Amino acid sequence: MAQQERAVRTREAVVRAAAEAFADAGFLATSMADIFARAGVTKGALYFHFTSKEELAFAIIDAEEQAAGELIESVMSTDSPPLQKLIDISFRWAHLIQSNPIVQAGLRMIIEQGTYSRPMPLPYNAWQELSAQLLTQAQERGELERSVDVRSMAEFIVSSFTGAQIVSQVVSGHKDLVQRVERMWQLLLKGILPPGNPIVFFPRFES
Amino acid sequence: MAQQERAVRTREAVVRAAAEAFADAGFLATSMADIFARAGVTKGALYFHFTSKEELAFAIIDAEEQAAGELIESVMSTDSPPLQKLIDISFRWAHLIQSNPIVQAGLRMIIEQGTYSRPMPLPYNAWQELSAQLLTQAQERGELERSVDVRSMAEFIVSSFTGAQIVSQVVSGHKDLVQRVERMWQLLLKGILPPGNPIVFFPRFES
DNA sequence: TACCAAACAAACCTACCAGTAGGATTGTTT
DNA sequence: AAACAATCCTACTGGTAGGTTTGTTTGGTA
Repeated sequence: MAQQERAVRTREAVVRAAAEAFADAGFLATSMADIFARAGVTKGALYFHFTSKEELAFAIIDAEEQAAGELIESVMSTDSPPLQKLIDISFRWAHLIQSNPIVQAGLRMIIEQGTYSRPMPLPYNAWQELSAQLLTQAQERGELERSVDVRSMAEFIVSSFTGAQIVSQVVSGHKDLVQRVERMWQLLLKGILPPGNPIVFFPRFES
Repeated sequence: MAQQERAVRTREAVVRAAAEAFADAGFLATSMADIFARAGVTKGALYFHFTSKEELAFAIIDAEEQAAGELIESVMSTDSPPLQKLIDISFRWAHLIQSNPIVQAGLRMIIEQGTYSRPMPLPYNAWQELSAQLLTQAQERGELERSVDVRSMAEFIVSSFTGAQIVSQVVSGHKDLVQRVERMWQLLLKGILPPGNPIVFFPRFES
């Protein structure tokens, strides 16, 4: 087990370079030469760590999922009310999308179907389940209108967020994503908070 | 000079085949060989009509925009109330997305940045303007709550629809798109219709 | 010192792919 | 039917990409 630290560094440099390239241009428009040049690593070193371009793609997806998992765990371990948790998660996720090329690349690759030999794991169900769970808790605590159908609402939240992310990516490279998420919640909450709304905060993030 | 029928048929077969392929696999993952094989046409015939793969892509985008324009014009020339027009447009557009490979391909290519040498024209602004216009009319007629900010709402509608389209594409190949749009409106309208809501219909389409 | 994971380097292979060239065919016009 | 333009066909070209191979070098570890 010699020399692990250096190996970890190069591995991460490769993943990061690949993520940046994939986020910019997509998987297919990126060549391996682009990647190892950007990483400042030789072809041999790259192929020592990843035996194919696709393996690199899936490694990025893994890293993205792990980042999402950590974010969720971090918010879920607070004692905020459920609706506030959901909102916090969405804002922190938006912020991560803005700042983290691995997350950006992951999101882009997920919607590039017909490109990979194995199917990409789709995150929408997991997000929807999480949302539904938090909405149910909110409803039980009277912090969400009774009439709201939790499953429909969860689906809508996930798809609205996805829409904000896609449109923001295409028109501004994710620059206005947090703003879009903020407006999303303003309009979404109008219809679903009970009379005498509990106060909900929209967190702010500095990069 | 006379343009021959055969040529028109060939051209359309090529555009259709390309659209189907691009919709399935994306622009880069599709080879010209895929396209002319699918179209039942030889390479030479294809290159007689389109001098490059990219030209084919832009021809598809043009066709998509034209389809959208016709749809809009058709709904706008009715005498439905403005909010109903907006809803009708969204449902008919959803239906077209489900059934028309040219529209599917167009939507997919729009989000494939860094892939084409010229930038693709982005439709989001136009959709947003149209929505804002109809929402303003609705508000003037008292068919939309005063407190609603029309521009934010228009932005949100466009991005929610886009989200529904993307998620539906990825998880079901657009099969459940109309359902998603229906649920989108149910939840969206909750917060913005004035007390004593005017009735709004969700149209149905058979394929 | 011997060893071994990790990295470098460069040549090489194979497959594929967008695009071209020039000839053949078809339809229209005179 | 001759002439001509529009359309189509087949074979070929140049280039690139992913991945392999072979051999060498580095530097921490036992």
